Amino acid sequence: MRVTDIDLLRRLPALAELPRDAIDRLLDAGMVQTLPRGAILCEQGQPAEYLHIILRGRVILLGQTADQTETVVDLFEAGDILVAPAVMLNLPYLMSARVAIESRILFVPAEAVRRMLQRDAAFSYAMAMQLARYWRRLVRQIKDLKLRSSSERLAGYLVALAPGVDGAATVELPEDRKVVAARLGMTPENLSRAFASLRALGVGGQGRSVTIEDLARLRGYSQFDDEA
Amino acid sequence: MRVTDIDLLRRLPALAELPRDAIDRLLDAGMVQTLPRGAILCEQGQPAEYLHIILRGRVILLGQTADQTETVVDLFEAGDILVAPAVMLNLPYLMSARVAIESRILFVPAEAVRRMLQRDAAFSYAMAMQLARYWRRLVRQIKDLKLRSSSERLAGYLVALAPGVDGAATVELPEDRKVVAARLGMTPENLSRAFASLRALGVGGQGRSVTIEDLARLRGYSQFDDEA
DNA sequence: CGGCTTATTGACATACGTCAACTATTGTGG
DNA sequence: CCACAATAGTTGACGTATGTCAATAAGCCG
Repeated sequence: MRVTDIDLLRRLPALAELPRDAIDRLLDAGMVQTLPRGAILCEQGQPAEYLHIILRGRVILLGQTADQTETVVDLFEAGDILVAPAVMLNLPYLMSARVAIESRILFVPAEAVRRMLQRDAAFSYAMAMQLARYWRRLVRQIKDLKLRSSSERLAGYLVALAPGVDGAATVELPEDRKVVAARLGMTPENLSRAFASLRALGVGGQGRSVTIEDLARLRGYSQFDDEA
Repeated sequence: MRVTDIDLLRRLPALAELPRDAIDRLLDAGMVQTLPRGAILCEQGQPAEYLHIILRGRVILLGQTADQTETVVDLFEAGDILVAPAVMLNLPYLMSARVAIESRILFVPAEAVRRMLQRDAAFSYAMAMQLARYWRRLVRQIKDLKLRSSSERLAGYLVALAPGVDGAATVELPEDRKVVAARLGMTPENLSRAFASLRALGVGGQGRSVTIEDLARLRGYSQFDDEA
């Protein structure tokens, strides 16, 4: 446990509302580790042992079928809280989590999380708010999958990555195209074709760097209606 | 506000942990209405005004695109809490909600909900737990959409509706096939074909009533791995 | 430089959507 | 209670988006 970890934790938006002593208790109960790319934080189907909070880095949330096909449900970054529901409900993990780039992770034992939730009002409030934000992310993804084509999903994803509202922009994909394709619910081949079809709308670039000529135009194509 | 409403509210699993006075405050702050099939509780894109709690009945959560295509994100029943995240975060609704069968609904003004969340530890705890359950529902649906075929999704849906674990069963679809199809992310025509393909696995019936010869067999086909 | 993974492209297969016709089912008013 | 309309569901023919497989090209790293 290092002083910088406390600072990292305090600066996370998800925990910004938490009073200092709640943060201290979290850190006391848990342990912080720096893990390399590829490390597995938890595995789908296993009983929930730890809550994970990302202090720095990025983690991929994976869903798998019985025959080992896997998909990316979401990409989580610094400030995100992983697999809280499994821990809270004391149920098996619904997803696996794999470290994408070297990351600093706080592990909090499940029992301690459940205790804090019951006893610490600020903690359960912060958790409820954070779960509310995640709910919206998941609902958006479901609407995406059911209502939009794969190129529209890509367009929407790029728009969401870009900082501004209109004009030109350059965005960096957080992961390689295989992972992005899975996150968007398509194959890498199809992602390539989606990129190709967006060229007509002024989307270019190569590798992880993507250039967008006109964000407003792309947003229009993507059916982006309800961002908030 | 009737005595029976208080009873209804107390018996909801989502609020079972709430102490009596928190329930009283919820009812004091809100109003209860019985609404007919077709009533709209909230509309996607509108600012969040009320939290809705279903005391009795069923509500369909709909997502829409700009061109009015719509899909069913989920079906909520007695005990479910609607659109809490929009209310909590004071953001526009991501979905619309339409009453499916005559329902008794508690409306709680958004401001009152946010106040209670901050002041009442039991309420924020109950809300966090309920959001944790919803998170898992949504994650399951995303995994379904990304990893399984439409017939597999139907098989899994039927298995989840059935009470037992193996043997024969008869289940009632909660809504007509158009709605079920949208919930499962397919067209009604394709749902028909999915039912037809499941006939080989012992799935029969007509209308809303579906008969299953062997739940274990259907579960095997559906790739049902991680239910909990 | 050579061997790896990753990305693209093409040819092809297939699941699913679309459209249209037909059939069942439900509801309603006489 | 029937007749009829309206709605819901099924089936077939067909189109299309997306997945699959294979070959090639392009980065990346030792």
